[in-house]
Amino acid sequence: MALDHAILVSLLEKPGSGYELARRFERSIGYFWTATHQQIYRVLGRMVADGLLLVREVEQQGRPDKKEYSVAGPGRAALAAWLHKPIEPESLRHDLAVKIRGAAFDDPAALIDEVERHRQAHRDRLAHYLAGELRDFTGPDAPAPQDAGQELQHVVLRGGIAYERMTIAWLDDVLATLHRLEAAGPGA
Amino acid sequence: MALDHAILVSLLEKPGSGYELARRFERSIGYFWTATHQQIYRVLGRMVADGLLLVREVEQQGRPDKKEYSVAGPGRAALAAWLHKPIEPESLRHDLAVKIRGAAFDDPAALIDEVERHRQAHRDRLAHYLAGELRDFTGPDAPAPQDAGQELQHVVLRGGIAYERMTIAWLDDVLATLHRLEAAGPGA
DNA sequence: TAGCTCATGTAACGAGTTACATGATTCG
DNA sequence: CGAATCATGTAACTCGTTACATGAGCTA
Repeated sequence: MALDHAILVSLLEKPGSGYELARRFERSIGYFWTATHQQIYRVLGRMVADGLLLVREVEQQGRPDKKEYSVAGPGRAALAAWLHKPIEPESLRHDLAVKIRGAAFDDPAALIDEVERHRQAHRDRLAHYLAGELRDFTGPDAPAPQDAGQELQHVVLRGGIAYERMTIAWLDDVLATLHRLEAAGPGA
Repeated sequence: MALDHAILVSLLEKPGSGYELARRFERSIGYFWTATHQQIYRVLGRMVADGLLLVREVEQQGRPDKKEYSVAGPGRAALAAWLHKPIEPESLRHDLAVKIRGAAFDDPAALIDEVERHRQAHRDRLAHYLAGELRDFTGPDAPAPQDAGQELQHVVLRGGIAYERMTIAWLDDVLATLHRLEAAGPGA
């Protein structure tokens, strides 16, 4: 049920509409949590009904009207309660690793293209994170005196960067292994 | 629907009962996919009904009888089809990162214990993986002439090891950040 | 006028979690 | 005698994904 909490954090950082939240889940919050707009609208409705969020109709010019959500007192309390409750360290969920092990029962070399595609996707994501870091934290135009929120956002982003770097290095290892198996011949 | 495929891979590596599969999902397969016994029994039932798996009743002495599952022809074909179909690179799902960003709206120092607990859990997991690597791949008793299956299992394990190392280093970074914020005082 | 962005939703289904439930054997 | 291991399941619920659905304005 961490989507609720991710939404609370995002709305505390800045109130916004369901649509805007969906976009944030493709960007900053999306570094560590994903959600589609369908899911978000459903959860927003429930959280308003439960009194965790407030809604405000905002009329706009040249665009459809929107509903702006913000965190109500009980929402803030719910987040605080969750922050003080220990959670279990999660484990990985990695489809590609299943494929790699499965390749032993098929043609390992056939996986090379797929792994290269994934590596490229991770390279792109890394470039995107690094650009964001430069823009928001380490560049010349970044706000110099960092408050706690900034520091915490930055350390989370560094986690995303470390994850992408590690993944790219591992995929290089996977590719080297697949090439070695290919060279050894199908049957060795 | 990767649980189906993880089960196919595991049963191709070695046939076994639902109970045994559940244990493997706490160990080797669990490096990159988790599942509880409830989920496993449900999926096994469906896969047998769909003709992907075969079951055999095995009588045992001193223990309850068990059902041994193995992969049928169509199961192998289903795995091959999945292997040849591209999948999208996944993104992270990391509760702890949500908490870290949320800490800006509570007391960041209160998170220190929690983060240390997580770091210890990842240290334990890393030690466990390294022991497995020594036993099965790099130690003196490991099988010397590695076949494709062995090589692929090893590269996946190396991925798990790299992930744990990266995570531990990142959590150190997080802890340093939290300590810095604590020293700067609650309000800075 | 065709496609993109902004904006909000419903419905159906599949996947994952939590709680409940049973029962034999082995080891201390 | 109690706890752990081996062994199998059901039921209820929540979460996540996919498909469907609408409509205004702006831009090439």
